Amino acid sequence: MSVIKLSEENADFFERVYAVVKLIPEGRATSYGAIANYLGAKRSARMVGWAMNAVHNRPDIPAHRVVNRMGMLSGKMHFNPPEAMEQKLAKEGIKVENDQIVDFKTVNWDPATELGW
DNA sequence: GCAGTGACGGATA
DNA sequence: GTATCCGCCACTG
Repeated sequence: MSVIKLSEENADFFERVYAVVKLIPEGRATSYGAIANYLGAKRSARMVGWAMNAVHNRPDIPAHRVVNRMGMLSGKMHFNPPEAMEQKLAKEGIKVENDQIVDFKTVNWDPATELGW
């Protein structure tokens, strides 16, 4: 609120990202690029990451299931506490080692594919 | 108003 | 095959 100033367009973008993230099944993970691609903004994967920065205002968003293309927990440092990310992932059956998802291609969940573009 | 930065990804050398 | 650079869009200093 006081920290984030969003125009209506950006707010809509945020909601879309949140909607997709909430659809991620347990034991699965997706990448920023996949979400961006699903939203039709594949060139702006950063915007997805930016949106995730505002997830702190949305407690129902499993942001821990969103990682970068390599399956690396690049955003764990933004969690509270940071180790909560791999903790939740591990609890859902996703193996995390050295801040990276083991066998990411297996748990990868592409909305454009799984939801059926 | 300009420059630097960022939860990324793809392209090029 | 590996390493580095650039582009994306918005925010902050």
